[in-house]
Amino acid sequence: MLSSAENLEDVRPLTKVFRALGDETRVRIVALLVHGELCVCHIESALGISQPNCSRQLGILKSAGIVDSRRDGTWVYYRITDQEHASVKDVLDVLAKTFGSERALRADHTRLKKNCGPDACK
Amino acid sequence: MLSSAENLEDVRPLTKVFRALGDETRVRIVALLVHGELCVCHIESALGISQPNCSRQLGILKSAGIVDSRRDGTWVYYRITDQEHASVKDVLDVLAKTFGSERALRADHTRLKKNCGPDACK
DNA sequence: TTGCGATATGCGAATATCGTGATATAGACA
DNA sequence: TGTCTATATCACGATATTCGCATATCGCAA
Repeated sequence: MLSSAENLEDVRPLTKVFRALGDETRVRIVALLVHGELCVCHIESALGISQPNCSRQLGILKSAGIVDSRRDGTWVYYRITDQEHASVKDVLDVLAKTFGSERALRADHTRLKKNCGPDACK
Repeated sequence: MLSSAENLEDVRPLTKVFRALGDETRVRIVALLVHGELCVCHIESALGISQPNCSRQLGILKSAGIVDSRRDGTWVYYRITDQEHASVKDVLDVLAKTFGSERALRADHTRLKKNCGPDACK
């Protein structure tokens, strides 16, 4: 684009996050992760999406720096990353505030609860 | 998508805004508008983009509900819209906070000041 | 080693988005 | 009316996203 490098420095971190969040599925994933880490199979069944699709959306969120993952045996758990960039942190805080109550996205939460008892994935 | 209508209601307003902000040019426009309304020709020259492109990006921001416009004679002035949706308002507040200082995006501001004296467009 | 379950990735088709050049519209003014 | 300026939109090619299916990888256990 035509913007100077100086401008890009200011704008890119936010743009990158906004682009990653510009998708309903990915916002729903983040909304679930606001309540704590989850493994892929749970996200997949809570959202009712295919495994490859779920994995791909998580990959996009991860390469945008929004989530991070840890492996525990066969399972991979995703969580929201602690942000160093102030504005990006503020944006994710908005999501935490918005989706902190389970009244939001109740259908996803219901499926999550139904499919994942305590110590599922163990 | 597979998400229920209930979920869409929660997620769509934010997704729509994120998608519109997932572009460097559009974030730069919003960053300028944080300081007050501007007419198209000023945005165009501050960002160094073509007129059709500028108009198009403004149209996208407008249809996402992020900006609004008023016509004054031949000129059209854009400003950031007051948000009724709480989460969307919070996201735009982050942008206002981030770009409220002109130290950010200095190159754009410099071009804006150079090209637009007081009462330009009059 | 083999086999299995969980997750990731490669590929392809449909769709969406981007920016440019040409053109259309709207308002001011003669 | 006609012309000029500012803005919007159309048409197009180029590029990027999206999602499904198939396949690859990783870790565990036998």
